[in-house]
Amino acid sequence: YKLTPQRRAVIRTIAAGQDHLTPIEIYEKVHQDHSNIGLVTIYRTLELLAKLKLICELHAGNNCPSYTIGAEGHHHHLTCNHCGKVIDFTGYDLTNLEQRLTLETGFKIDSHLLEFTGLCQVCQKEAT
Amino acid sequence: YKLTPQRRAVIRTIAAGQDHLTPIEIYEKVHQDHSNIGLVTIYRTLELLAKLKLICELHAGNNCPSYTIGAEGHHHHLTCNHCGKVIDFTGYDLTNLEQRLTLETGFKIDSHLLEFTGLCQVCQKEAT
DNA sequence: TTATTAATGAAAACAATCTTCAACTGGTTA
DNA sequence: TAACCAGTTGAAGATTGTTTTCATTAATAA
Repeated sequence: YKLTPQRRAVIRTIAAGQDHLTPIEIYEKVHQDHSNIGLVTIYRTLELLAKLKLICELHAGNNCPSYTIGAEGHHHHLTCNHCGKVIDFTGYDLTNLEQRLTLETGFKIDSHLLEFTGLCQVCQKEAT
Repeated sequence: YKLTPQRRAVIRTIAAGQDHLTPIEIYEKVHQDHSNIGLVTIYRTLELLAKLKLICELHAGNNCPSYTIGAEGHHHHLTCNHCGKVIDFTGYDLTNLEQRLTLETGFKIDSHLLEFTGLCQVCQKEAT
């Protein structure tokens, strides 16, 4: 794969903030600097980057799907409902549960989705 | 809230199978018996039923969002990528993790999403 | 009966995503 | 150098998914 200016811009935009962005939001941000980028390129690039695990797809909360920069290794996410801040966390292992489910159901499990949502400290204070 | 024929039909349709259905799929099924139901009613009903926890929204896998009938109490889901079958499971408690995250991040956590996907037994056999 | 409210369906508006295709890019080869 | 080629892009339009608007209907209460 080539690291084209467009792809670089998409990665930079997603990596720039600590939050998660919808495809449209990404398009709008990238468009500020690359005024001739097409929305199609955004979708294609997101698909590619997600496949390469450079970015992560988020499903919980309102803006589904949205994307955040991918941390190294396997991890899960905690996002703020209000400002959209995303925190990665690791050290939580689901293989025991996965084994239990495999035994109980006979499923061949190939992936899972674990996300938390809530209010971050800053937004909690603002709410008062 | 009133239990109108339309709402009853939507619930029945979702409850009838063991799988999960997208709004469009639900519309098509309900439409067979209630040929004059509007797609709008489907969306409104799904929103209402989800709020009342009578149905559950699924996010993992391809068809996002899709809906399945809501089991009693708090539970999570395991779905088959191939036939769409959904299995509810309980007895997995995330409050420890939730407390850890609250301490570490200061978030006030209000919900989570935990889903597994894979291949059910039947679809595994078919694949061979 | 009348007044009131909730729910519905149709159409249109809106938004998100995908397909198609011609043009362009950078690198390779003759 | 020129011709070539796979990968990438942007524009337009098609398709799909979701929401809004509004007039009509059904149910309920006074």
